[in-house]
Amino acid sequence: MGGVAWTEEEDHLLKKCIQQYGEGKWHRVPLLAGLNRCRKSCRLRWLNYLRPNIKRGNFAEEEVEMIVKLHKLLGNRWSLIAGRLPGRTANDVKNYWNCHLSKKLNAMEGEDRSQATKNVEVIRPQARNIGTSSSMKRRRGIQGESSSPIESDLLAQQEISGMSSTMSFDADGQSHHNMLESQLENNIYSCLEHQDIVGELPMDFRFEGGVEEIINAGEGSSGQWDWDDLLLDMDLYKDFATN
DNA sequence: AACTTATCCAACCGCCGCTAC
DNA sequence: AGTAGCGGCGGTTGGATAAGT
Repeated sequence: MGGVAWTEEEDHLLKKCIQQYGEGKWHRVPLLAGLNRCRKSCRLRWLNYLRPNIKRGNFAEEEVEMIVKLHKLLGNRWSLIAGRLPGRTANDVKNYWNCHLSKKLNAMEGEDRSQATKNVEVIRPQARNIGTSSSMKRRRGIQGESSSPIESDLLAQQEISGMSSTMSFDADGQSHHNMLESQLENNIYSCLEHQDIVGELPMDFRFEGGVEEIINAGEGSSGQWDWDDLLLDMDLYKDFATN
């Protein structure tokens, strides 16, 4: 393996420790469990292997389709992709992509490219280009370097990120709810119009948890909601609705 | 059967943002 | 403001195994 393989005994100790003390506080886990492993190894072993309800074995056809769609939307953000696939870990998804899908898709893209001389490709804006200031920063140097966005797309990113980074929620009570909700919807739709997404969106679209959840989430310390999730939900909804 | 090459995937590494001090 | 420590993430490594010659 890439490092020293875990023994059954180590697995048992780690499981026992997590059951007793719960997840989190990984820096204490090696000591509490009596393991000669670093905090990161413990966390990874738990998340990728020992955690309950982890699905093992081959990926189903629907899962593969989902991965391809999500990867189009999110790029190499494996934890977000895995979050939409119950029982699958980010590492599983990443490995599957690297071993199976990337080659397959590259081959397909190669075929497409040979026909592309006649067809003008319409580049649909990607949800991953929009985010809160924090999530934009988090992705710095990850997605941006691996892809080669066209110039106009970059300009659109700058516009949108400016808008979304100023969009924060400071709801301090029910009295603000309606105002915030309509303001939120306006902001969402005006942002999405920039990305040419909303025009195709069915009127009955609802993302997970509804607008209420976004406003509640905004009451936390950061006061900002993750745009990626919203846009991903919208894109997925639209994608599945049209297929 | 013996050897080489390709593939898979668990584990590690380095970086990042956040938080507390 | 600076810094140390933390959790979390994506990229990479390398040993095990399968497939090919």
